[in-house]
Amino acid sequence: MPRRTRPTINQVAEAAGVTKSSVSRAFTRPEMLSEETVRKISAAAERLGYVPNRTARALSTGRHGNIALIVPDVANPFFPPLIRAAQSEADRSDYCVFLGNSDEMPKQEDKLIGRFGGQVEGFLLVSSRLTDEQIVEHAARRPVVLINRDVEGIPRVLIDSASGVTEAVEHLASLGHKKLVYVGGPRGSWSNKQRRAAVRRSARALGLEVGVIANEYPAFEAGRRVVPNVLASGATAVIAFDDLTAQGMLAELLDRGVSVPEELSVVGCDDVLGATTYPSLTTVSNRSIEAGKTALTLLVDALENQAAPDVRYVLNTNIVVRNTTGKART
Amino acid sequence: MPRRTRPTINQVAEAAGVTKSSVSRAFTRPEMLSEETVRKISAAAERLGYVPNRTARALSTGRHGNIALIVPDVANPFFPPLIRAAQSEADRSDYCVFLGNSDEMPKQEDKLIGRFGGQVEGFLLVSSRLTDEQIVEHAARRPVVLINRDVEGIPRVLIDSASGVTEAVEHLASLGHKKLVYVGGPRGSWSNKQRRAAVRRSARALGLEVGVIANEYPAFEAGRRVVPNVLASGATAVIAFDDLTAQGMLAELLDRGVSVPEELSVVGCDDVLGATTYPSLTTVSNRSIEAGKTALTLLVDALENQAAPDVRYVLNTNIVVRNTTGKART
DNA sequence: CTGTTAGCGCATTCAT
DNA sequence: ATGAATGCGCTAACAG
Repeated sequence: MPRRTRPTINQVAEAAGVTKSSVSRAFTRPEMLSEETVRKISAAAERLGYVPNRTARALSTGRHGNIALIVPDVANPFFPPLIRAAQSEADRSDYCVFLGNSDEMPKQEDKLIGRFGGQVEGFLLVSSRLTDEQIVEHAARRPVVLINRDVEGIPRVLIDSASGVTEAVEHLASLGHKKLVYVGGPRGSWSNKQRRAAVRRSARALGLEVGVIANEYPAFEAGRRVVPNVLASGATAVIAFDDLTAQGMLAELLDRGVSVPEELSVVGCDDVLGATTYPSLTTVSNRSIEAGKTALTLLVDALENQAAPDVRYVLNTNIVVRNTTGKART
Repeated sequence: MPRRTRPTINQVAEAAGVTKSSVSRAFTRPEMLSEETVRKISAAAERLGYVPNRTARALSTGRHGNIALIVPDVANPFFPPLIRAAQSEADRSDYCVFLGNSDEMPKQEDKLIGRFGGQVEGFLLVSSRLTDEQIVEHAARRPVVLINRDVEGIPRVLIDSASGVTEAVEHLASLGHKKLVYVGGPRGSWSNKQRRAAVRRSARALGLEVGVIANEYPAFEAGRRVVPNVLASGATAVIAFDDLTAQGMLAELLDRGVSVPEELSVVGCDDVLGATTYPSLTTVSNRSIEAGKTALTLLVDALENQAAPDVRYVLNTNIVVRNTTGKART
């Protein structure tokens, strides 16, 4: 039965017949020691099962090798692949990552940042619901990298869904649609603003009529609830803030006997469902994995080089045509 | 522009005209101080924006208020809801949670545990791929709670998919199926063993013939790849380790022109896809949210009370009949 | 190359 | 009720 308290640097030192300085060096800057000594120490450490105490190390160096990743909703399928990508990138650089879930609430997000504050070197804020001012303030304290949030002066990775949304509108126009609606997402969402603007802009350019329907929480059930409004709008095509919302709409439309795409064309956004809906959903591609990986690399860079470059990394998207879009009903 | 280094206990002490001992007490055991002093200190702390340094506190007390949550694959839809539930439960008790992704690899899982080791008070291991011995060893060092892993002596929450799987087999039998196959999951997975055993046991009890097809990584593509073997087996129904695998099979079957459920009945497991596949998938319910919440409560209990009760918390499941199961072809 | 010394920021005896 | 002193485990000058 192993003891509950882990061996310390001192025990290793004693076991190896050196002082703790040497043990410390063996783990941080082995090139300063003779190979012989390093070997001795490694052997002793191995034998005792010694692992450096990160907390103690952090107190001494001010660096704990931790970063915090905060997302609005872990369970929203848009985020897990991004989280996973960020994780494995962090792993490569030996960082541990705290995960925070803001539940789409600015207050909760702020609270989490405070709680993590003391023990992380930097933050990766995904689709942050904070205000620009709050973000700037936090960024003044320690490095922050943003995903899908465009704040001047703060390194950010933006998935430009506008490009894909524009393609979607063009696609619908080419199918003969004259009137469409956009079903929105969270108020504080940068992606939502961007998508809504892209729909409006491209629709106007093509001479289409466009309405907007508000919808705060992006989820299956919310998609169902919004259907009556969509139907009442008289539009022949709808673009939803995300796939989840679109999926909910699809289910509700099926229940109401409204056939897709014959009576109504539906376009999602983020391509998180793949071809798994029925009919398979026409949507806008997402590049969340690249975004997660890139953002984390940016953050690590900022941490290692002390400098946070003012990068604005944009990832374009495309429309993915599947089977929920078709010719406009006449 | 706020300074980048946070104020320390000493600065607060000086500002308040007391020693750091008093400041420390003001934050941990204010009842030991006069109200007057506490007020003075609080005011000074407030003014300076002082927040206790968790790292320093941890080094001194051995308690950092962090826990680690390790899952095989964040991007597997089974886990996010569980993670979310565990998160919010941790939040209620003011714990920060590290998230680790083992990529289904025991070695990676072990590495993560080591890396977190120094800075967490306990672990929540979900669907751990480690050996019993490894788990016991880690549990000897600090509190561990398991989800979907049944190791004697270690607090664990088990989602009993056997009950649901058994119902599934009975369901298939009642539809006239005589021969079925089980498409497996990860080798180290407790759930996989449990499901496979349940299929065999109940099939035998009902006089059905049953084959097993191995399949290491539970994912959409793996589901597609396994289809030829399933078809070759001559079975009229298949039960898959999880919904993802089943979904991949559905896609491949569609591509091959094999109609479901007319020619082949398909049952998934975990109900992570809801009714979103086509045809909508018959599956076994999951209770991952309750599992996450319960496990985290158990862990916090173990941390606060020093004692890890040997609980074995079992959550039963049921079959959810949708549209991928039908009468056996004749 | 390696040992000695002094903290990092805080909690916690032990005094007073 | 409060102050002084010690140590948590480790890194980082500073010597030699």
